[in-house]
Amino acid sequence: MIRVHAAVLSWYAANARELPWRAPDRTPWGVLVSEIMLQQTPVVRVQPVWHEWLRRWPRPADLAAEAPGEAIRAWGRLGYPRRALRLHAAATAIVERHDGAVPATYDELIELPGIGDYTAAAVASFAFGARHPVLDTNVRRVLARAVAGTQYPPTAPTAAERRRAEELLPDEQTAPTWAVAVMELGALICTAKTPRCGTCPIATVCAWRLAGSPPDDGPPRRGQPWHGTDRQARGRLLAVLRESTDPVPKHQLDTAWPESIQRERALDALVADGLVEPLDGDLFRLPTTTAN
DNA sequence: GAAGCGTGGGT
DNA sequence: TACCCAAGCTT
Repeated sequence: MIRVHAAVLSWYAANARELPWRAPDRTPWGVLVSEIMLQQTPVVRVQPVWHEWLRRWPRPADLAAEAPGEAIRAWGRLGYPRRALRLHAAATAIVERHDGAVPATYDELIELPGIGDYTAAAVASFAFGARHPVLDTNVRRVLARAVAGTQYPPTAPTAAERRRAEELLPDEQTAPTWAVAVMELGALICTAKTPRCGTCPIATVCAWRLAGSPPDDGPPRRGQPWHGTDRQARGRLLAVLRESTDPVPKHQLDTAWPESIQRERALDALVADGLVEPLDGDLFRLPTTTAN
């Protein structure tokens, strides 16, 4: 296992992408913002939005002082806009509970809105140097192949995966770099569809590779439908509201989605989620105050 | 534990 | 063209 660590670490040293949230001048807040934005969203799309957010809101208190709707607007088209709302809520919680400083421990981080196991581990590790297993989709895929010998990891993280990640964790000095290096390997080499095994630093010890790269024998992964779904309708409605600084009359929202039943349901859900604020006179806008 | 939640680029 | 899928979280 020592050789595997050395191989991955030296590969990372030579091949790591230069990303702003990895730069020496990064802040814990910048790391936290990047991790939320990167949930289910590719790096190339996150970069420009991250820069704008950090320029505009360099500290948690700066974001907390804004209306939540501004976070949603600045989120742009990253997708899953609830993340913006929760990031705003997290900033508020950081001000209230932690005096405006991003907390350093996993246990404190995971108590913040929108932060689950992965993000808490990632921030603790990358921003504060903690020794903690970081199990994202990249790491899970790399370990599934290299160690378990399967093409894909299970649908949801299992105890066996955690144990594997735990066992591979190097000393505290190296753990954060190891975590980001395995992630990077999964993102650049050990990709989901067509892995670049020809340039993989651990191809010679990869259990899946050594077994002849057998295809996945698990249940087929179900893709999510999109066209005609409530999600698409919500996206259309929110796009109209993001583009307007003034409250939007309902008849204007009506043009965003043709099916009235579904449109009403989607709009109601957006209001219930706190992503949209209804006003008197059939007007709607992004929220100026925290809902609930 | 499964379902719901956005978006757009790659194949 | 239709999928697939990209640093998940919440209910």
